[in-house]
Amino acid sequence: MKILVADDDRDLLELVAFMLAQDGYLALKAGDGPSALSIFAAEAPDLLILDINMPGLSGFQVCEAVRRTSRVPVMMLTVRGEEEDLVRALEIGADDYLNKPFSPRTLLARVKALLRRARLEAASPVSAGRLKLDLEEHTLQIGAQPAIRLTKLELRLLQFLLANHGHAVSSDRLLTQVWGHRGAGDRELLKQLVHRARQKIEREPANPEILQTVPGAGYRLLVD
Amino acid sequence: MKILVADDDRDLLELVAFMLAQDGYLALKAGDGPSALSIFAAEAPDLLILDINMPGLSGFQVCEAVRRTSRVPVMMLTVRGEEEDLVRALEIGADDYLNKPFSPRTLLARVKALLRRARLEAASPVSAGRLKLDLEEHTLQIGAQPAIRLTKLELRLLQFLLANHGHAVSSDRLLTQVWGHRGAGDRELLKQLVHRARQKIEREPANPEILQTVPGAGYRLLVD
DNA sequence: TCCGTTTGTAACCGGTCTATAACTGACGAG
DNA sequence: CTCGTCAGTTATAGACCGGTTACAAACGGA
Repeated sequence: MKILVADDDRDLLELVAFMLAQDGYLALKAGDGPSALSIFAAEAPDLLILDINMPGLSGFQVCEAVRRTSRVPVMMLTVRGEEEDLVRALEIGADDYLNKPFSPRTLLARVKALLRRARLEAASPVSAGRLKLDLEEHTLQIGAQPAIRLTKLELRLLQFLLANHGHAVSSDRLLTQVWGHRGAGDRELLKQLVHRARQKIEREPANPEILQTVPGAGYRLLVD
Repeated sequence: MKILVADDDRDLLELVAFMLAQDGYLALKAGDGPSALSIFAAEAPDLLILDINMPGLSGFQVCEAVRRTSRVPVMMLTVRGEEEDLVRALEIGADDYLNKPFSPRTLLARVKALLRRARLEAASPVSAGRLKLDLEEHTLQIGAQPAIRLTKLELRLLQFLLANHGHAVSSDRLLTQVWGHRGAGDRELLKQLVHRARQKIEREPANPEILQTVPGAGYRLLVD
């Protein structure tokens, strides 16, 4: 489980990361809002712990930005006594908050509870048009045909394309979404992945009806 | 939706009940622990809001008593600053907590979230389809066959899979559920456990009908 | 304590999945 | 026309996954 912690207080950041690591989580550290966002995009962590008071981008702003693309659970760190902060945090889509200072046990208990809750709410099939993606089963169903088993990467690719179905998605975005940033030369990987996906899902892989290429722009998923 | 509120602070009790009623809920009021329990038994409310500090039976004790028979969502009201209370509340099975004093908006937001969550979390039965798990006897019965004795770990594995029967459950979830967080390399353990469980419960362990693997996704229990 | 059971660890195997490279044809710019 | 780029295809090696076997360590009740 990857957890991203963002706090401008270096000491607290290290402390929280250490506690999480102790409990078996992989902690990613960000010292400010912008790096939190870039790490989020690159690593796709399972949970975010955001300090509200950060220079530049506040925790609120980071949370809002994240919420535009993701339902990942977010815990906000607030200074004791700021009731309005709490309410605002919950309203912009944070899932929990914690008053500073807090005990390690408390933090870990809340993290665990959040992850548990998130799991329950996630993982139901996503569908658009005649395509139905089952994230739990790793399958894709097209119309009434039997479900097709997908690998981890194929699933991630189609999940993202499905979320943007009808619109072309650039190779770069797909790369960061599926692999989470790597060397820029990894176009090859995407080419491969698309090819294999087409072999599985297209009636006629040579001229695809679903996973189409938009020359120069990237790929697009057509759902009907 | 029936919501039971228990608090010995008469004013707060009335206030909370009023806020809930305003939002369309049917609020049941209890002034102490014992009456909370009796109302709970009589009315079977959909959610409990329990103050921790009550004379006689504390909110903790009420929660524990309720948890012996029910998985109804419980929200605890704590006094700000009692971090240890929060942890204990979560540990004995409370689902959420709220620091006093709290704003009406906060309370209602949390209540709504809890009810939503509870709806998703279908009650986990000990039996489903032709499978019947006896948690006291540590046995599994399949159809009319004689009961099979299970070890502690096998029981935990099957209990969790049974609660999610028909759905694939990821290896990570199973690991944390059965062993409760450890090093990430413990795939081996799960592999072993599944193998042993299959030896016991499957007619033909090599191609399992009940405890199936969903490649890349985890395992799934089929009950019919 | 001892013995049988349960649990953890390691090694091996076959199959699938992923990364990487090389080759092909299409297309547009110069 | 030729070159370079882009996308598709083919091929292959290595990583990873899940099943299996074997054995050691830990546990638990007589």
